This record gives sequence, C-alpha cells and structure tokens, in this order.
Amino acid sequence: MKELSCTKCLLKNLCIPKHLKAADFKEFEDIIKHSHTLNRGEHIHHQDEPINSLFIIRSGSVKQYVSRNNNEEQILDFFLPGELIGLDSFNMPFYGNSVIALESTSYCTLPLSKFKSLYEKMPILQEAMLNLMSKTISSEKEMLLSACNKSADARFATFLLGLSRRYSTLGYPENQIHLSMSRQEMGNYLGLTSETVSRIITRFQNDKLISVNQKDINIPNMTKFENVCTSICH
Amino acid sequence: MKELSCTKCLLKNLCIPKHLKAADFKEFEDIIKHSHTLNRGEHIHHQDEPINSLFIIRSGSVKQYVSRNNNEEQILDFFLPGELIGLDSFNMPFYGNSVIALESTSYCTLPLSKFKSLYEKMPILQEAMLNLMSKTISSEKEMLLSACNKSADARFATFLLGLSRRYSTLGYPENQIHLSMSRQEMGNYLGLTSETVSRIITRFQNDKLISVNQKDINIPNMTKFENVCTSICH
DNA sequence: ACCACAAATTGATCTAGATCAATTCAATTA
DNA sequence: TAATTGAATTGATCTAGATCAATTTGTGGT
Repeated sequence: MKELSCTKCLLKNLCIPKHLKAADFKEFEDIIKHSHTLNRGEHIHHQDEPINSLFIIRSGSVKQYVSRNNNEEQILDFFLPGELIGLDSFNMPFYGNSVIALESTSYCTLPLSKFKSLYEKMPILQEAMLNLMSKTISSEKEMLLSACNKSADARFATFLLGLSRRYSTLGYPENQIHLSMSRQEMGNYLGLTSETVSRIITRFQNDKLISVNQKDINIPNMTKFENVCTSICH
Repeated sequence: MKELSCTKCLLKNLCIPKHLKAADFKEFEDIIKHSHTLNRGEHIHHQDEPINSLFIIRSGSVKQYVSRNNNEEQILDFFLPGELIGLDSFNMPFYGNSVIALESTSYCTLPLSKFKSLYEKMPILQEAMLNLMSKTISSEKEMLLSACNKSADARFATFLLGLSRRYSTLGYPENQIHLSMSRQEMGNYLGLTSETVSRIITRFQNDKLISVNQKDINIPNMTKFENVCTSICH
C-alpha cells in the first residue's frame, strides 16, 4: 500500500474532498486509507462479510455483483475512478454484494465508523452525501425505467453513452471508450445475452455509429450517436 | 387542512418521528404541515415545479410517474401510508416527476429548508435518513435485477408480496391486499402490458395461489405463495 | 511458436410476452 | 333501469431477443 495523500491525488477535484474546506479536508485525509491495489479478479469485499468501510476507486474499474443460488452472478453496477462504493450499505451488518476488479485497480478505504463521526460534524459532507444518494436514487429509477421499456439497442446505446460521459468527466476523450468488461458482463448488467450484445455491436458498426477494435470503442460522430440514442430511447 | 399532530398520528411509530427523542420529536412536529387531503386524480406535485418539500403519505396511496415526449406516462413508484416521498430530489431544483393520488389520500408536508436545518443538528435524523436512502438504493438495485432477469410471473408475484409486506407493517392482514391501481398501472410499473398482467392474475387464480375480487386480492396460503415466489424468482 | 482455453461472432430456431382485436364486466350518470 | 364509458378479460397472431450450436478469434502459459 503506497501512502498517497488526497492532496496529491489526481482525483481530488472529482472525489468527496472536492466538497470540503481546508480544515475539513485535512481531517478527511487523515481517516481515509489510500491506494490499496488489486489485480484483475481480486475482490474489494465479498458478499456476507461484515460491513466496515466505504470504498472509492482511484484507478482501474470494478464490478459489483450478487451471487445467486446456483452461483450464477448478477452484475449490479460498474465503478470507475472517483466513484464511491457502498451507498447501499449504511443500514446493513453485512455486504449484500461482492466487488471485484475488472483490471488492475487501486482504491481508497473509508472506515464507516470514522466516516460517521466526520459526517455528524460536517454539514458540507452531509449535503454532499444527501445529494449523491439522491442522484443515485434517481439514476437508478432512470435505469429501471430503461430496463423495462427500452429495446436492447436503446439500452446498450444508453450504457455506452453513460460510460462515455463518466470517462469524459475524468478527462478522457468522450468519443474513445475502453471497455474493461466482457460482452457477457455488459449483457448480464443490461439484462441481455452476450450474443445479443455482440449482434448489436456489429450492427452499430455497420451503421457507422461506432467503430470497434476488441474492447476499444470509438464514436466517430458524437452528436449523431447522441441523437440516435435519444431517438431510439424514445 | 385538519391540524393533526404527530403525537396523535396513528403512524407515529412507523414514520420519521419514530427515530426521534422527546425534544427532537417536538421540534420535528412543529415544522411539519399535517394532513392535506386529496381526491383521486389530484396531484401532490408536478414534474418541473420547483422543489420545496418532502412529503409523507398519511392515508390512501399515490403513484409517482414521469411524462415522456408523447405524454405517455411511466410509473416509477407507488407510495403507501408512512412512506417518504422525495429522496430523489435533494440535488435538483425541480421535481423530476409527478405524484398523483390513486384514491382519497392525505399527506404531510415537510419543507425542505426546515428539514435541512433540523438534519444538521440531529444525528439521529441523519442516521435514519442515511439508512432509509441506503435501503432505497439497495431495493432499487433489487428491482432492477428483477426487471432484467425475472419472468413476468415472478415480477408480478414479487410485486404482490412487496405490497403484502408493506401493508402488513401498517397493521393490515398480510394475506388481504387491496390494489388501489389498475392492471394497466401495475403493468406500466412492472414493464408489462395490462393484458399480460390480467393473464397472470387469471392463471394465479386457476392455480389457487390467489383469489380475486376486482381490486381485492386474497392469498389463501401465504407460505405457499412465498415459496412459489422464491421458486419462480430463482 | 504452439497449445489450450476462453471470448466473440454468426447462424438457425424457439418462445415469452407484445400487439391487435373482440367481448364482457362494472361503475356512473341520467 | 337504461345508456355510456372505461377497465378487464380472452383469443389470435407477431416479434425481439433467448437459446442452441458451430466456428472463429484472441490470449496466456509453457
């Protein structure tokens, strides 16, 4: 574990600290544990382990999933750098899901007990958390809506656009997306089979909406893609 | 508007005040506006109006929905007595959806500005809200998962079981459910057509899983129903 | 450079649930 | 009590996407 600080972190303007004033920032920096690293396939936490921390992705990416009866998995979410994991674990004694690295990944750990005591005395942090949770709740509603009512094409396009936007807030070019997950994982997340995802990708490619090289997707005309997106997504 | 108090409210042990100690309870009671009443079809708030309050259903029920382009609606949620509306509106200037009464309904209003100042100084309220939002986030994830992967039967069964549980925490018998929404509204919410919902209901009835009289559903054997539920929902 | 194994693509079918259409039923009003 | 209207049911088809199956392509290990 490298001892990096929030002060030196490239994500400091995207992550929780961005909300905090100097004094609070210092205190926050003291309780967070910086930069654990993982290889692909290693877990941040497992389902049914006792909950003790929140996590923030620093680099790389992870998937959050639950295992069902017959150890088939259902993917709930993907997390990219700067994103906070654990908003769904404040009211539970054990993690309801597992989080595993999709590639080489580093992350910070935020012990829940310490976080809660900070929370009590930092109105700004409270505001930030309420906003974040609120946003999460509405975007999940949005997803839900999309899952029920959109075509496979629309769902996949929305997913891509979402990734593009998230990466672009990180400073990456918005038309260049590297997929750290497999076709089957995207399908699982979107409620589609890997075959369907594959077919959609080839079709989008034929229609010159995207160009694909393995896990790298290029969107040659962003406005066009967005328009198609909004048109097929109603 | 009748001036009822939390003290006298039948829901006081289910609603936010249940978390508060005497002094806080008093203060909370002072900022909440009690018991507005609505007839079926009247709104609590409309999409795109400025956000100023949270709401708690006191009696009756409502649906939360968004209107799309071609003024078709998509139902996001139903709310029953004791349930808090507005967890998704902390970070927005305008309501992203509308809420309309499905039957004669009364509700309380919790001005957001006043709520926030209470929030800052009541750690117990903070704890309660984090838990509530956290629970909402995980149950939405659960819904999402179910929407993508479960059969129509399973989704409908899960929906019924959910209603049964919510009504039973209110003290109603868990095997007797009154549906305040139409088949088409259930379908809309679940991502199914009203025809499909209707067919599922007749089939469940033939299989003696439920008995139906219009909008009243009876579950003769709760354990059996729960078992079927868990078996068809994987 | 070769082998073994996993991921991706592509094709051929199958099916759950949508769509379209026709009654039937229930509630409300006159 | 009849008439009107919207909801619910039921039946007949259609289709998006699943499933099954066969290659092809890519990747990591020796």
